[in-house]
Amino acid sequence: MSADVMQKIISLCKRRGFVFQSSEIYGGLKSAYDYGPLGAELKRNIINEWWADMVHRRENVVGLDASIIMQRKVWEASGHLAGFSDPLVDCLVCKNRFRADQAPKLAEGVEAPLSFADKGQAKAAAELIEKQFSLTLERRGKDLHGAKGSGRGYVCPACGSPFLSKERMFNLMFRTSIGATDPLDEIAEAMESGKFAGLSGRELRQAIGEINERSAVYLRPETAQAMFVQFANIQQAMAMKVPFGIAQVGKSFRNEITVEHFIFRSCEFEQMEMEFFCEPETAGEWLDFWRNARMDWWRRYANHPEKFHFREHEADELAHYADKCYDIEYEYPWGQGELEGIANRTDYDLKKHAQHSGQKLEYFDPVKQQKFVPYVIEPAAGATRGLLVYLIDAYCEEQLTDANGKTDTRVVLKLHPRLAPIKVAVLPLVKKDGMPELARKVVEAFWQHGIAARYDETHAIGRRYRRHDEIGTPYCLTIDGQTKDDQTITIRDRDTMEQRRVSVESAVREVEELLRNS
RNA sequence: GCGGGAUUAACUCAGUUGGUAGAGUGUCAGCUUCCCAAGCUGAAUGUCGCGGGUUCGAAUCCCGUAUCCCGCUCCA
Repeated sequence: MSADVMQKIISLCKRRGFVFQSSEIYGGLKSAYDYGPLGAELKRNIINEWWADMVHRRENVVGLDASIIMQRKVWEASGHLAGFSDPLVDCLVCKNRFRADQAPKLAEGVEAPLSFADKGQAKAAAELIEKQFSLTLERRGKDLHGAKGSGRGYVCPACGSPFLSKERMFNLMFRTSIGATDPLDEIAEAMESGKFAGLSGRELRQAIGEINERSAVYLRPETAQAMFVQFANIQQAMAMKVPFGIAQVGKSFRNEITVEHFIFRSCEFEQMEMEFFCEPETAGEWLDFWRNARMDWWRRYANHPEKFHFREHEADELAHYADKCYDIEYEYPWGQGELEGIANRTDYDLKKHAQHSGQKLEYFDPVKQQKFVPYVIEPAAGATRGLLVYLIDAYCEEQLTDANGKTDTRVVLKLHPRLAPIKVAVLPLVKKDGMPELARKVVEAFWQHGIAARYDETHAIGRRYRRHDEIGTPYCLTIDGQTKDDQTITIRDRDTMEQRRVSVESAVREVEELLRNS
């Protein structure tokens, strides 16, 4: 697939009402997107299919719809508050950004190991250092000598330079404040009364931070925590027996350093997550079970199931809570990337929350007569990423040749029928001879059955077919001259463009059948 | 966050050395049309991303800024 397919999909998304840039008339907002009429349907269909598969079809999984704003202690316990505020530093020479606590150590005054990929870069770096820091370094091939480690105690992990920006905190969680009073008022009062007088910059920041933190709340960076926090309530209310799962769909928020690839990585996104609580000894089996179940699910709706892959996390990339993790990755136009992660979170989260809350988060096995803290297997999928994946998977340009030998390109979204925003287009072949009236009756029957259907009488029939191909409508029903004689209409398949006649009376049933069996 | 590119109608894009904006597609109305886009007639739609500056005059030159794309970087 060519790289400009993304451009075409982005364009189609806007033109046909799948995805718009947020706040577009005001110049947009970085990484925020609105799902238009068709996008809203597509996203909802994906989520509904997920929910049906994860919750409705399983005896041992139940749902939850939790608050996005949670007590800050939740994030202290989960480790997000600490982990989301690591000091980051930019290298002023090679522009690399890195975490200060993970950088190579170098004592003050010790020779800095400046080294670059090639001589050219070394030369450019030497010139930059001379210009900006008035320091002439000795250049030997791709290495530079003469720079000394600073009081910082570490150097750039990429080029070894000690020329670094200030450490800056990047809070990856969105912070806001709860309560009718603005913490800024309290800060202003404190400053006015001279309470902050004589504080250093660092102390001042801390003092202000303390006031701010009193009313601070955070938007969840993952939906998972609520399922751990409500573990005991749900287990008791529903009398669940381990193993069992809690599923949730909802928005999460992260101040991503870099947003990229349209809706792929954005600050506000939607997740479909399930926490599956099991006996520790069985965690390995359940991890295998769920990663296979999830892969099957993704492939079920795909035209190109071979583009979905497993990738096991290396030990050094595992999250702090995870023991083992498989990503389901997809071959996006820009390369392979994450779509879902299936992790063994062990008993990390329940134990942390038990510890921080002082509550017992255990399970009592009535048969074995013993208490234990369950292990958790977590399949965490991106719903909005899923939407993007299925759009890319479905996007197709076909070369057609008509009766006169003229070639023509057909753009078609081969969305799985149950994912398609509109299931049926009802079209009078021409706008006369009572066809529109008949067509209206047909489309209303679909609406009464709750099937998303559109009536369209504009332009030539071929154009209407193409328009619906482009938004992925799987079935077009056409009322023609024969309809009023024998009460039959044609049903056209989006992918094959083949038509067959069905009776008007059975049209809804036919489509319902097709949707069920697709 | 860095580097590069871009931003002109709903979409894709023209726009000359600076002189008050065009095309195709799409949309809408009507005609025509009995089955796979681009038949006929007509119509609507532009703060040229936004804000400054230079100039008699800026879509065009300069500065800033926002957003998008690509690459790096980053990414629990």
